[in-house]
Amino acid sequence: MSGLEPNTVQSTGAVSYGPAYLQGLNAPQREAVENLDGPLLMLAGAGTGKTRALTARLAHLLMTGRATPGQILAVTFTNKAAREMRERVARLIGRPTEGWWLGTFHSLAARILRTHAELVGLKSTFTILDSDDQIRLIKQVLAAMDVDQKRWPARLVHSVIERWKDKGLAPDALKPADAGDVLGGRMLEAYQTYQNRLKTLNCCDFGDLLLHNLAIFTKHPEVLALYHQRFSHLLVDEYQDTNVAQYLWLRLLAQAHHNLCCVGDDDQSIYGWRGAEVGNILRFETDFPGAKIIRLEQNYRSTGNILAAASGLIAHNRGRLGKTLFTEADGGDPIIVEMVWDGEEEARQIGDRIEDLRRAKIPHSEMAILVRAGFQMREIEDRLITLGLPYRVIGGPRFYERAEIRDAVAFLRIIAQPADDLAFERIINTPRRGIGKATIQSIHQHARTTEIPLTQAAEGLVQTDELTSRARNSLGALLKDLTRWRKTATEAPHPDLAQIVLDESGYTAMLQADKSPEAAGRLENLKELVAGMEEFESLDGFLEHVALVTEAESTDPGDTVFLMTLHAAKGLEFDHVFLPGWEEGVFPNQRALDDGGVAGLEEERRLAYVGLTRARKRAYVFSAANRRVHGQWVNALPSRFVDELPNETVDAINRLSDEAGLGPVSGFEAARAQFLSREPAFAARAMVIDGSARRVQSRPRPATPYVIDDRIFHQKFGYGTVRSVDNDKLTIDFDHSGEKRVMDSFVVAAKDAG
DNA sequence: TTCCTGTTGGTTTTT
DNA sequence: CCAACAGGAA
Repeated sequence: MSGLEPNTVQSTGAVSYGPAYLQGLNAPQREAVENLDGPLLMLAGAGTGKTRALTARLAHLLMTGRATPGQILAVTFTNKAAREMRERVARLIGRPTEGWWLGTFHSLAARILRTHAELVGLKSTFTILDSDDQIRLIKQVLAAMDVDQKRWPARLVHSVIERWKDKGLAPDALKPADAGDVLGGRMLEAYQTYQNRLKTLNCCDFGDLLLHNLAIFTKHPEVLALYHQRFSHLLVDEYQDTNVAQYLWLRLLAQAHHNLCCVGDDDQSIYGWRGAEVGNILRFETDFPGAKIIRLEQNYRSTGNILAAASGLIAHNRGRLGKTLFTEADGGDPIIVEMVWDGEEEARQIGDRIEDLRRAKIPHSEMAILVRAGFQMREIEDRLITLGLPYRVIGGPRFYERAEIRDAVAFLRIIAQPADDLAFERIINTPRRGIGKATIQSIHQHARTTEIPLTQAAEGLVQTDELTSRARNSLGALLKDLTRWRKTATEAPHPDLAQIVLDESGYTAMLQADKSPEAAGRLENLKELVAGMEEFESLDGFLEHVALVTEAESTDPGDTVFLMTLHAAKGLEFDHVFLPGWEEGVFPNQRALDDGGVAGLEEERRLAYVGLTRARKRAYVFSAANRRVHGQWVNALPSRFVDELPNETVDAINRLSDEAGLGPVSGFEAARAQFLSREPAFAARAMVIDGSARRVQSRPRPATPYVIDDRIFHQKFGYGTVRSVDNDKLTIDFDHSGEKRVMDSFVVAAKDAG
């Protein structure tokens, strides 16, 4: 796991007097730590010891008695970041901090909202819906509005609502025209209806947590005053990722004392597409008059070359505050830019380099492959598997998003909150109890006309002859179960309750009867869930955790290479970083350019900057000349970001010359010249944003050399006979594993395989 | 209600 | 090309 540990070693201009938490800080870091009053923006470049300064600042606040833990409000974006901050501060001051309000925007807002829920028409027991529930609710809203959901999918409507909420806009702040033609002009109506539904269900979505806070703070100054009194110092991490709602929230909370310290890096703002406003950080000085800006520019992570490359690249962005990173470390090795024929060769080269590094005794966990998008992973994974290299993908499916966990949680939710319709719907026929669409429809109809929750509607219906006797019986049984479980909930500890519910509902039995390979794992997950509940004081506490914390605590899989997206890599660092897919269209991503314009391009560039600055020792950039996109071969051009790396920081290898028999060419100029001579489009490429015309359909690959009845050998499946040929895909009858479709590139003629 | 087939679209993701 | 989903048939 060493690759995931932030750096802790500092040296230059360090203080060597005073309390332990000030030891080793450089001048600007110390300044950031000691300026406790007034608005402060800590502009912390990649690898400049931001976390260190931040935790030291907190320690300083506490140790000097300037604030008690209870007077500090510290906000992060992820639970992981919050946890890490808590641990680090505890370590620094030598004891755990009690009463400290530290958490994500959402968890803190939820905490505040629970105390004042009635002010916005909610009960303090409100449920926080995950995005799955949100979408399902929106589907219902759209259905009720008679919307063609093919034309206007719920996902789209959901994202419009989400963006509005990111901007702090409640329905009453909008005009119908604000959504353009989405939903044929009825978007605001949908938003309105959705909000009403949430309120009736006593539910909140993530955006509501902030939005309701804003409403409470602005409409009830006495409540805001309460928090002004409570908190004397505010601290925000990753400020460049805040959206407007979060910004407004902070501003309201800070307006009494102005002790707001924001930490961030405008060059690492990569979440614009989900509502983050780089503008928040760019405008800090104007937003908070008298603000002090402190730049952390000494980098303790990377070599001089990596820093120079990253700085040269990011200098192409216009909208930035500007920082000049420097290091006292050596220049180090150049960035390798490798031009390869296609994605397959790219994967092969990455694999080979990893093996070389391994031979040089570099731990796998010091190597990371950072891709722009998930689709790039498959090819690389295939190669790593073939080579038997251990790897782990970061950012896969999450624990609480697995179906069985969501089912179990739905049972608990409906027990804790009978009005939770979405939970009820989820479990009404799970496990199968013969309650079909028609039955659910009638319950819905009854609930809607009488404006009561689904469970209550169901209670009513089972006492009539509206339903078929079969449906009536099983629904009745379910309702009885629920009533009984609610009683159990008041008597038994909540982990026991969960076990009882899973067993009595037949859910455990259902999985036990399931012979599919995943079933065992699901039972295992449920066991983990029940065991994990011990840690919570109450069922409600547990449910809050589930709603706001989505990560899975996995056991340490040992020394493996990391494979993840560039987004997932933010905040991490590795000795060796592989950056595949630096091609126009892939990276910068075509869609980001198409619907993001200049801002989109700049965000892509920041992503490239984030990628490069993850590397401590070496970075390896790859650019393939051909890539398969949506099953079609396209002729790819090297990313403009390759050009933007200062020549003197780069060593280019052009493997495309291999086919011409020239051998790999080293040296950037040579490689570039060679590339230019064979690919005129590369030279003609202008610095335009819209690159849509740049993608040309490539000639098809040379036909496969294999014909029917050829004997071949395949890495994974062994020997076999070609049965049919379809372009580059072969159907092979393998001697030991039967008929399979494989790519021709994965097989060799049997005689060659020895 | 499940299973199969045709259609469609395909960046990034936390809470 | 392939995965996810919707809609129809059994």
